[in-house]
Amino acid sequence: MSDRIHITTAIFYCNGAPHVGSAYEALAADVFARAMRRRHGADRVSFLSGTDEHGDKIRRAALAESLAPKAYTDKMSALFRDVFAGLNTTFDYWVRTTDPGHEKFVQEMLTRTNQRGDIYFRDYEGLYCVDCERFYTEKELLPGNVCPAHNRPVELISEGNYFLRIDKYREEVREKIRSDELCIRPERYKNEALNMLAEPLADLCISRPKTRLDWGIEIPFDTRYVTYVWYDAFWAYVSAPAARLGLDEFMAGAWPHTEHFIGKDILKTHAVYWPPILLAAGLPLPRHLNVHGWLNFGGSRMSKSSGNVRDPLYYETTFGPDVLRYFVMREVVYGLDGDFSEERLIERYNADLANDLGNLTSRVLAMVQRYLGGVISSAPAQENLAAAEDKHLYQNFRGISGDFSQPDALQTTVVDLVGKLEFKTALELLWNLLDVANKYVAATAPFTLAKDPANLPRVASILANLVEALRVIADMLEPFMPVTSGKILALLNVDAATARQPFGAGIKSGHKVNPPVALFPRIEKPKSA
RNA sequence: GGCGGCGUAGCUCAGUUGGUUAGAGCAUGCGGCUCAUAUCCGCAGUGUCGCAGGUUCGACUCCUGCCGCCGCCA
Repeated sequence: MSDRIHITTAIFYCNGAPHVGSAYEALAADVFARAMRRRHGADRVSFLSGTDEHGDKIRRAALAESLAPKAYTDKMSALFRDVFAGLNTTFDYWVRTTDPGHEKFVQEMLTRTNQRGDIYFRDYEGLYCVDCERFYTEKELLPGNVCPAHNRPVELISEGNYFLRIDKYREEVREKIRSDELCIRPERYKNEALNMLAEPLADLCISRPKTRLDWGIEIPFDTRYVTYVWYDAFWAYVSAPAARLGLDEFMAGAWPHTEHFIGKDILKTHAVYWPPILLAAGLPLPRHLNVHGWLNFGGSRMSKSSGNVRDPLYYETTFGPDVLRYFVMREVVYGLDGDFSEERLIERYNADLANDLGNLTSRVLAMVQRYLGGVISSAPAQENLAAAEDKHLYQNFRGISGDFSQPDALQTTVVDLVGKLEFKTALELLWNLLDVANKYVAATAPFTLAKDPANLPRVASILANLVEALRVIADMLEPFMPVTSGKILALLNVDAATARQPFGAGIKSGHKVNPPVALFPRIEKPKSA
């Protein structure tokens, strides 16, 4: 099944509550997953997320709350899962790195890699930052041997550890990235990754002695050690599907078509370390690293310390479902940093959701009720209808780029844009169609025609066209705004099969629709100016 | 220090291989409609396209230098 596809978010390190930045990644991946289900079929897409629960930072976060590590991560993992569920993400797998199945899988990979010969043991002395959970060279440190990331002194530690050969695979990985066999996008991050691979790399220390850290997965061939948290977490992308399908089948099927969604802060781990980890285990590489930027909050980086983080569900409960989703997909260019603010979100809400999408739905359904008693007594337009307005509407909804030979060209275009991570462009295209529909109302003025009963057939055909237009928009909106899409389709009273039809092939004469409801009530600006 | 990116209307940004009066949305002003969530439609704008040179018949688009902001690597 070569067209199977595996989609992942990063495995979230759950030493703090999820924020809008984590939500952004999950939402982008979810929009992508939903679009890919449309292209390939739901049973050919798997979508995976989960929590990374080992390591010293977790152990200490648990300690701070007087909890055992596992009790702490039980709580945190559930919190992440519930927040993402509240955002209507559609994960097929929710992996926890403390799942017994995952731990067993990581041990299998360690054994396998060790047998293949790319793990070795040596004594190591180095300067270690507990916050980073990594060793530093003196050149990397600030004066006084201070960690540049945490601004605190590092410790000199001497111990034996297991290492994975990384540099051995450097040229191979570099070539795969250069040739786009492992495609990193947007391209600027590909260049950065190639840059990182240009110089010799130190091998990766993959163990921690239990004497220093016991909150981890035990190394099967030396029980005095646990694995380093990164090595453990990467395998979360693989362990659950491998358990369900069998490793060989998963590797032969979906895995080479994996789409990783990651933040730019973990590009290096995914471009430099993850590929050798796979290659050393004799496994193929994923297809894409889809790297996104950061979401800034009112100009400054979102962070717990600056106090500008909010629970993502706050936006869900305050503004309604899909609003946060719409905002981040419409406003942020994937790959670049984006600016998030509640003011901006309200602007978008009023301009795009209330005035355009909500109001068009409302006015069309109101007219159907008032003039037709709720029943569409006509069929929507076809290409060769005489009225210029009808033809224009038809062409816009059916013939993107003037290609009328493909009835679902519009659908394909939207899905393709999502496939290229052009979420914003896809939404702009849909909003352009809302514009076309509003202009159609102005040009045909059914509310004026309706004053004369003799015009009723024409009024009916105009409204049939508009209901059809709404139907097509609602359907294509589904990956971006699943709840709203469902609401509009319910108002239009169309079933799932009808919803997917190209323009002109959906609503039939005699179809009954429901009265309007305000989908997105306008938000009045606060008095303070 | 090395590599790379960015700087376009009040705001957020588009501008494909250089080609006619530089675009969109939001915000602003004026006009129109009234089915609709005071929504919708039309019109009007404003820009030394960071600065200075260069290549060219012609550059926002290519080259050089400078200023400012940023990312990655060291």
